Amino acid sequence: MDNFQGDLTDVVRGIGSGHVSSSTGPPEGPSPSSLSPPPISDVPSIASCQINPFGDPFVSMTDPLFNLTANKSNNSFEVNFPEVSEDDHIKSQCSIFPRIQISQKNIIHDASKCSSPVMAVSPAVAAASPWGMITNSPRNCLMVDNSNNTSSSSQIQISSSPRNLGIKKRKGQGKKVVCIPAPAAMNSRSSGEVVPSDLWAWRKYGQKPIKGSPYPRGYYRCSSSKGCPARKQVERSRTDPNMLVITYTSEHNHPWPTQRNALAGSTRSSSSSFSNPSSKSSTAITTSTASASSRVSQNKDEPNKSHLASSSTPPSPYVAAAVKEEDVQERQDKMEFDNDVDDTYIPEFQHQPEGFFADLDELEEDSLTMLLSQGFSGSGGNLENKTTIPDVFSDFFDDDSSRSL
DNA sequence: CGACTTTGACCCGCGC
DNA sequence: GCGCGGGTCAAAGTCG
Repeated sequence: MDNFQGDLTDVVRGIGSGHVSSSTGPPEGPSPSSLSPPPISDVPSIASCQINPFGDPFVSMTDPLFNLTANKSNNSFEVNFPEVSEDDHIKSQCSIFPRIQISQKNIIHDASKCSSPVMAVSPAVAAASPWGMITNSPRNCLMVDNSNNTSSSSQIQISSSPRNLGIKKRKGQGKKVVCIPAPAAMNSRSSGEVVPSDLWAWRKYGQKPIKGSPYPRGYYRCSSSKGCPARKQVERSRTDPNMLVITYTSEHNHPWPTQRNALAGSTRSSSSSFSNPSSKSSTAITTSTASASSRVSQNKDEPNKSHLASSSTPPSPYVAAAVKEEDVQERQDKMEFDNDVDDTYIPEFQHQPEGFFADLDELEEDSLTMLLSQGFSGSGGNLENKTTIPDVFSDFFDDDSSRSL
């Protein structure tokens, strides 16, 4: 059990909730242009969208004809999104939460069921993070919206602290549920240690055993910025311990923590975690994250590389994320499903080893752009030859232990 | 010294 | 109205 806790911690560090332009909505705060994904002029649907409230700018990017199938043999994937209605497509775009509601019905309804090597994703998520589609793990999966309730997509309550804000908690609270492979499963580091990371610093503030689940749930809040309401809950899937279910609640109300001071304290356990996998569970990730993000600026000619810091494009070298969005109040009273949430998808990031960002720099300028503009254009082609991402990941998996700070 | 994790206690929403 | 269970708080301890 303790082992799992450690894993959860690691994962939390590794799974970025992404970037938030503004908790109050896209029109405010940093200009959309500064926060939106890298310019992809060839992909109007992408370019026209913005960042998802839970941090992933790509979530807003949609492509209606998108279906993604992992191709493990060559680390590639196929894209092909059938049967997405115009309505869905429209709803998927731009508005903060609505876009998450794109429906690819009933592919996976429960995060706990994530176990399929085939990743069927919603258009939004598919477009959301091309990196996220790449995986070496058969357990990676993405969940799709199992709701056909397109009219209930637009509102999610963001309440970081129900107790303080007086907002009803639990039901009606906006959430995104991400299903990812457990660290051990998704990364075969020699040490067994997994070092997922993201640009956010998460601080654990609680852990509770969950009834019906042998695994505890960890509670994390964003420590990148004081007062940031962003929260995460991390737990193992009860049906598949190799899968982790991360629930995001609320948005970040601050830009990416691209500076070290924004990640104060994040360096704490990185070294020990790297060197001693069995050490006390802690945040091995944050340091790498901080370093990575800092390094990006440092290594590049342009500090705060626009596509990273400004575009708020979360590097997602490795993803298998399934996201659910809960909007209980807006939903039908009861779904046929046992959980009353909308399954949607947001890419998450589990590995951001050093150098990844550097890789991203390149990717985003060429391969990634191609990926987005070509692979996501709806042709449903095989992307294996359209991107260098697989190579990038191969580097991660093969050499992530070489990372150092 | 500051930030983090751990963990028991408390608060409160929800179901019966 | 009551009890259960989930979510958060906050003190204590740890670590760099």
